Amino acid sequence: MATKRLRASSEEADLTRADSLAREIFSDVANKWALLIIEFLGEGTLRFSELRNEVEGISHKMLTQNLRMLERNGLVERNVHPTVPPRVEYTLTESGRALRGTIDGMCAWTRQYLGHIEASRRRFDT
Amino acid sequence: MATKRLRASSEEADLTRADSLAREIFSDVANKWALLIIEFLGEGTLRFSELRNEVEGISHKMLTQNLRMLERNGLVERNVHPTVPPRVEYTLTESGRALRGTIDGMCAWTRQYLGHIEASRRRFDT
DNA sequence: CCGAATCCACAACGATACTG
DNA sequence: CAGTATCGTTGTGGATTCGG
Repeated sequence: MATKRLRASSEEADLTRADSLAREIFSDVANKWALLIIEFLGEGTLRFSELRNEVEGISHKMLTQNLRMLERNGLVERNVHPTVPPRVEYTLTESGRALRGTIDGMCAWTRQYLGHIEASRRRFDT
Repeated sequence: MATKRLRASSEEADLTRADSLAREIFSDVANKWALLIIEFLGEGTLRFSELRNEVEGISHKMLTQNLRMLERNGLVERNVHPTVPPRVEYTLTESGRALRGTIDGMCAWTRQYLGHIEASRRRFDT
């Protein structure tokens, strides 16, 4: 099954190790800010301050934190231009672009079911 | 573009309303536990206690909270069997199954880049 | 068995200030 | 401009309990 290595139980030692790593990665990546950053980064290259403006509502701190995490996991590449004032640019790596494909799917899903969801909420909130 | 309604700026009033709703939905759904619940729910039907066992590490409270949220947004259907002891079953709705497709993509991505990520982490942590 | 409510520890987060 | 550090607050989330 597609989700085998995200499931809880497994007999083989190697698989349980892969499982726990997969869960760890999933926990890192599957959060609002990380997904939004990847989405807005898109195909292009953005400076820190540009990202800050694009991803509305994110704080300086959250942006740096998530960028470090994404860099550590090899999803974004960080390029420092040794100018003054400094200029730091971020771009998606190959794996980052690959993940972005699935995030696009989530965005498309959101748009597609916007009406359904709004209606369902109204029904529920009574 | 695919993510138009998740981006920050928009001139049209209707679109900004749709935007903020989309962002709200995205914030609801794009979290670790919600995605894992949807993934494990899969095509089948699971009881509360079964879900609790499947989704390793989730607390009673987080499970109920996320299930309520998903029910409110119309992604899962909640069926209460009036027996004693009570039996409550959860299944994905059509929109839930649709979203699950994209989550499968994320899981596949995790498996595919497991090695890349592990290596990148080691490089970074020095 | 399921769910709601309470309490509270601790992490997340924002604001601020300071460096290169 | 970009990043780190600190601090104070908020709020998430676990443990527990009670009720249906």
